[in-house]
Amino acid sequence: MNGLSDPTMPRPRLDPASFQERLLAWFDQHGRKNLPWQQAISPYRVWLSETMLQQTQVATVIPYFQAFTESFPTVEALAAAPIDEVLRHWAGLGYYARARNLHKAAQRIAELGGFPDTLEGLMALPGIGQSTAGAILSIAFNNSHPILDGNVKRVLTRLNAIGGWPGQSQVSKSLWALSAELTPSVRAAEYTQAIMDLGATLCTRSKPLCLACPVSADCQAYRQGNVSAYPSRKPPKTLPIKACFLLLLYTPDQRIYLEKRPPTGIWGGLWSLPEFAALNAAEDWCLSRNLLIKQRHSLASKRHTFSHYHLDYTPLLVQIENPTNNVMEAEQALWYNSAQISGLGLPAPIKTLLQQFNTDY
DNA sequence: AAAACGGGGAA
DNA sequence: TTCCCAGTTTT
Repeated sequence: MNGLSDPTMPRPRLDPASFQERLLAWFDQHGRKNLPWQQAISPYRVWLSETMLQQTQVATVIPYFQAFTESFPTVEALAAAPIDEVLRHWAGLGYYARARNLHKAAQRIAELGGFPDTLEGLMALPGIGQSTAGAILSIAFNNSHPILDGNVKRVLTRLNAIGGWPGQSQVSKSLWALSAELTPSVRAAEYTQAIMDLGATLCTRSKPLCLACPVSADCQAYRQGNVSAYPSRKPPKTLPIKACFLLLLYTPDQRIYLEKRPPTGIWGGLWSLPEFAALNAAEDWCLSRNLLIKQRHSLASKRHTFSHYHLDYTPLLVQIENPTNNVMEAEQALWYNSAQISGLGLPAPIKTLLQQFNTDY
């Protein structure tokens, strides 16, 4: 036990002034200060770089930023440019709605006669939310405003061992509160750059360099030896539900109609029951084959869960009079003796269904 | 193969 | 309010 991970150790109170001091001292010594958007700092250049960096790594952004600012050196130039020209400069960065927002916002800023210098004014522009607005205000205007981009979320969830997915509103709320608490009123611009830098270069998603971190003494996740647990992952989204009818066609002598599934996709190449999206599609299928239906009823629906969706299937039991071979379709279908189902490659839920059918009928 | 990224807009 | 999405890169 190295003491660092002893959960019974009392938590030292996080002191914002001390945190800021160590972070800024680290930034002074190790921070990145030569990135293109850190030169000739202006609201326009900060806004543009923040927008580009939302989705892309620094190294990728640099040439785009340079080409973009060369063609559109000011927000007025951007506003005056045709949208096609703007999109052409964005090509390859993805999220093209952002280029359109950028252009739209530039036109509004031009109409206003300059950049808004308030949170509300900035957030009223398309494509600028609270975090981007905070970055512009702190970096370009040196006003004290918190930000909460992906890097800062990672730093702060680790710092206070804040569990739960940051996209959750309650978690996001505590992160904003912590970000605000830690943002100093002096050196706001440098602080904002510093905490983003820390997240980008030391407090990385994987293999964080905690031994080089200036604030590891404040870091609850580090003390717990649990840094990689933060931030919590986005919960897997609820799976979509697909529904179908499975036709269990059987003869008086207990033979069952099976079809070979196409080689790719779900249950590729396995033998299974004919599958229909709708009841009348199943009926049509029987009618078109001139099957004489002796009796029919459906069983209760069941659910089978795949990695990416739920399949709710309703078995349709249809007994036919004539065990003909006119439903045979080359090598793709067969009548199978229901007492010997184990010899074929059957999907698990189909196998279960057939076993149940065997027992009950 | 899956997660991450910040904001907009649909539900 | 909450949920879902966009495109590309990284893991």
